Amino acid sequence: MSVTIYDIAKEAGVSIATVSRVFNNSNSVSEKSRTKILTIAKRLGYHPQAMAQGLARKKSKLISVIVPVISNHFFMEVLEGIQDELGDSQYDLNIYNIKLTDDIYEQVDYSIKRGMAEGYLIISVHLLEKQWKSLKNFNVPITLIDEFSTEFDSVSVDSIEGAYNATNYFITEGYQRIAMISAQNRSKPVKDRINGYRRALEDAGRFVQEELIVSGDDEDRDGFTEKNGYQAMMKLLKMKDLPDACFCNSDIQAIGAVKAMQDTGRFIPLIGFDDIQLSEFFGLSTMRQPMREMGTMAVSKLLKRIGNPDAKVSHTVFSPELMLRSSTDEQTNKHTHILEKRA
Amino acid sequence: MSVTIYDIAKEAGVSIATVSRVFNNSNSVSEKSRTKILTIAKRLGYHPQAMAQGLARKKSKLISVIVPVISNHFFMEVLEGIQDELGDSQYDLNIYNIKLTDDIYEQVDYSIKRGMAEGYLIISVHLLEKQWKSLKNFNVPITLIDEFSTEFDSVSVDSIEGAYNATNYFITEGYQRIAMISAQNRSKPVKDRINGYRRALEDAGRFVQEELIVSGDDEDRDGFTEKNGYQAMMKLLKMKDLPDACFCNSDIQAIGAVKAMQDTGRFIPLIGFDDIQLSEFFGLSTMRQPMREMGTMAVSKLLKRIGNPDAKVSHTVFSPELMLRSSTDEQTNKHTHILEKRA
DNA sequence: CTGAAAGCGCTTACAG
DNA sequence: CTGAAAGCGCTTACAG
Repeated sequence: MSVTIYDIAKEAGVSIATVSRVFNNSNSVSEKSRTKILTIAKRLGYHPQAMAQGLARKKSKLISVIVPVISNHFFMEVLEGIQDELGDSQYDLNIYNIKLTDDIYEQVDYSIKRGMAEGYLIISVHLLEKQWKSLKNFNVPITLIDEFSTEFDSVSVDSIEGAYNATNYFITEGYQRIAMISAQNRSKPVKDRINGYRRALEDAGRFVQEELIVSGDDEDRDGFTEKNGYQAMMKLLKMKDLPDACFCNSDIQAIGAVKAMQDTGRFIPLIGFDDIQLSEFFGLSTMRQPMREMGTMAVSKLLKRIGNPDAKVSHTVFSPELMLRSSTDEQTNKHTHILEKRA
Repeated sequence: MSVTIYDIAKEAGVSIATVSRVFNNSNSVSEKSRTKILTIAKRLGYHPQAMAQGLARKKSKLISVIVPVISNHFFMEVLEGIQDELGDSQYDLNIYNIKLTDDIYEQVDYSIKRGMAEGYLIISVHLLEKQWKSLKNFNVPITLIDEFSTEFDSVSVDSIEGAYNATNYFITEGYQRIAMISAQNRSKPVKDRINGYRRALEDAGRFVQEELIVSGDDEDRDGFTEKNGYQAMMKLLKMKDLPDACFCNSDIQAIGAVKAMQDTGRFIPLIGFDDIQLSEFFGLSTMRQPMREMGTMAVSKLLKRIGNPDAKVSHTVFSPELMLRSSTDEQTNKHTHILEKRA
């Protein structure tokens, strides 16, 4: 069927070893043989077969990404960083999409077994520490993104700190009834962000008013949807005692929340979380996660680990940065549309 | 290092052939051997190595996706469909991200050579027909998404028709100065959409006013950005003779265009193209591309082709569907915010 | 600089 | 139901 190293060798009158050497850039090949082989290879349209190479070398030159939700901004931007960093390397990229509904551990386990990758990037998958420990038995390089375990290299953002700082910003600015739009509680980042929100209030000597922590009813994607944010903000805006500021669990929800404010004509200052590409464009204040950088850094950690499996485990925790834009602008909120720039 | 079929065979006191048969669900294995092997395999944590299987079977059980821009809504939603459809099959998914800046053909060619996939899904890559023809020589199943060639199965949307119908809607509604926000001309969908816009006007016996076809200056992603749409709409809104309606090349640009209208306080009815998830939420009227379905259908075509390489080439061209929402709502546009629902 | 040969871990007729 | 053996297409010491 397809041409192999044997065909080239026969045509060139050399052994397959020599042909192989040419394609492995081994320098111990005479210029004469090299050009002859290359010419024939080109004519016959030869290219090495990755699977055979992989088997012989015991290396697949493959990196696998395991992720629960493909169609979301966080993943997209992280993926962009991953691709960027992988660009120059010889590694190909595999994607496994696991379902949040089924048994997550089983799926991760399966993906790793199934995969022939030299390393795995696991994004936004939250397992128990003992589950991570047992994954350790596969003895394969793994880097965690948006998750932490003592067992593996990781790149994440401090959600608690981010939520704390967002809330604290409002406190410092003198806001009194600071609400929070949360999401599905089972999600770890959601838990952390609620946590940070609470602590900020407590540290300021305030009571946490549970009724000010609301989520929409949409449970899709753990509640990280525009719809959920819309619903949540609607609940807040219906309160007799209106909140005067709001920290929102994610930008995508914040976009929904903004729409709710538009639809009702009542605006309160809002800070989101993520800094997806749309946020800057829309003037949404937010706690920035450096998603692209998280992707590139995760790849570089993984590549290092592949090169040196016994290196010390390394964790990078980014501090989310408060990006102040028009959605926290008093003037804007009082007098005009939240999405407009200040005149 | 890792456990192989030999380890299992030795432990179980059988040949490797029998072990292999167990994992291939061959029924010609005694229940006794089967359970024994399975037990040992489980204890040793054995799992077949995909590369070795691939080499022996001459099948990789891999599908590759080749795409220029990962971080965009169209790709995300198509990818979701692809994953969905691939979910039940035994195929894994590989992603190759090619750069729009370099020589595209070379990159596609390289990706296919490099890849060990059994089939390729090529998304939004636009080549000359003769280039597609030469790719045919690889003799590997390929399905095109958002592109057409007589050589390969394809799934696309009729951009010309979509643009025609959007423009025609405005004509029918009595609008006089219908503008179009385009993008980089080198992009095939952009060309097609301009084409459709033109034809609709011509068929209605109108002159095409070239100055009403504008693009923003942002050239990133061929101009498919919020920023580009914003800039383009700004140009339109600065005209002494304001357009009274606008067809926009893509939803992501339309979102930018809407913001431009908000910032200036001048609103004109707008129809986008794509129907990304944000559009419904924002009430943006648009020509809908069924992106998810395009993904699932492309996979099913590819799988069919893998099963039957000589089947007749099949093309599916979806007609974009006009989704009327508030951005084309006269009332909305005249009196209130374009992004708000009609009361 | 080059070749013969073993090996990577599996599958699959073939023969029994 | 099972095993011996050839083969998938390459890499890589080893010896020269």
